[in-house]
Amino acid sequence: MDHAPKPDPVLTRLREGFERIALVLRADLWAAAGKAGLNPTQAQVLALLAARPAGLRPKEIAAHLSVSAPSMADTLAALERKALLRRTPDPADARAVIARLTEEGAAQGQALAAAATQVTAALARLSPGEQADLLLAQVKLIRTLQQAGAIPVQRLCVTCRHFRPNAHPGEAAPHHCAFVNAPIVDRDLRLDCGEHEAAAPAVQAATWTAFTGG
Amino acid sequence: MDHAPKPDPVLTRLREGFERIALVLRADLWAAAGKAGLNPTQAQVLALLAARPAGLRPKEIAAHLSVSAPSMADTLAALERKALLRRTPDPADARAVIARLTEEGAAQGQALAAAATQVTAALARLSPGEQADLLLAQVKLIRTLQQAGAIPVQRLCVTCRHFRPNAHPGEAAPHHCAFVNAPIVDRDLRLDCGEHEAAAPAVQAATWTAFTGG
DNA sequence: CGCTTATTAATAGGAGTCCTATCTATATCC
DNA sequence: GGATATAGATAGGACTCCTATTAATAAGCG
Repeated sequence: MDHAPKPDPVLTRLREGFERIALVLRADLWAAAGKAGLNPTQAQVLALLAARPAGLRPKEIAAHLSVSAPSMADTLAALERKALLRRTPDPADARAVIARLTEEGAAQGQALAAAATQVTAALARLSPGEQADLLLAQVKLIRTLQQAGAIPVQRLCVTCRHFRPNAHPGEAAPHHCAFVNAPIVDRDLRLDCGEHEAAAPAVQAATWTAFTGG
Repeated sequence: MDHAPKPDPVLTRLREGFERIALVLRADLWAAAGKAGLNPTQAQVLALLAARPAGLRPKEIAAHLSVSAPSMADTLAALERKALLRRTPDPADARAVIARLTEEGAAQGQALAAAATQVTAALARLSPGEQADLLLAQVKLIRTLQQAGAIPVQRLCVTCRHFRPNAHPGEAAPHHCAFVNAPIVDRDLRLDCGEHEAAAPAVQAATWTAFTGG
């Protein structure tokens, strides 16, 4: 009847933990969106596009948020009615459009992305060391998910051509970002950096080895 | 215009990481639910109740899943139509009902709760030590969220009267569960134990001190 | 160049979640 | 006994979200 292989119970418990936290994120999202007169999906689009001033194609937005393209078309139309977003033709491809936030939409999106929530309050109770370890675990998970094709390509430090892992071995801030030309600590690692430029695959592999092996 | 205090950027990044992973969980849920002919909310109810043979009240289920009671009534009605769930009057309170899974519903719920997903696959790539640290961080976060009232009371080892933190100091499995009368490791900590019995508040506080201080 | 195939986005139609507001029945407290 | 609170269900409506289809453009190939 059931032929799917069951994973190690520890993995199931860890997924369970993520699910619990995801439910709080969802409640937080409803609260924050409701305060702004939006619904959750609209708020997610605003928060996503607030970090992408150049805009994104509808299909890409749908992929980032794990919904179908028609569903996203619904949401984009709603945001356009509220004058928070504009869809313009893509000059590089006459089939495509580019969705960008208006000034008002960008302001709301930034507020939503940076707002304090129940989850950030709980995270604040962890020690700095625990926070750094948690961020590191997230980077590893997200990179794995990205490699598996479960999520679109993310703008992680560890896949960026400006990132120099363990450039300052033994020091408190061992890594280095060549773009801002400054050393960085684990807790500074970005999950969605605006200045990200993907490194070549071979470079990414080497970066990862230096990062994790250090 | 915006008076809400902004949290430390690290906390925002950590929340961002949880959000990314939550999107994958959502995609996993759609996939698993679709395979079973259900939709995501129905699947979540099945997975929740599969661990609660005694059943739960509709209001409690709604609280666990962060939706309103009327929404849950919709979903419970749908599951009842599919003969996966039964609602019976609560003998202890004539206003209340108890929702329990049928045999078929319990089988599907257990399969959903234990199934391998993209997230469990990614988690499997972490080292055992990283997995244990991550589980520990989740326990701390969930306990904090529970104390803040953001989520209903969870059946965590660290709030159970059978749990003896650091009963075997210095050993590989330092903790002990008096119910099964066996030592346990960090990675064995439960987030939703069927045998959980809440300890008195003062005992919980002492347990937590011994657990984290050890 | 002209034809086929792929890709991007929007639309149509429908199922179902999810909300607020309201209603009934029962419990609890004074 | 009567006021208040609580559990659940219902009504009505907005909106997400899906699959399937259509329109327009791009890209590959003889």
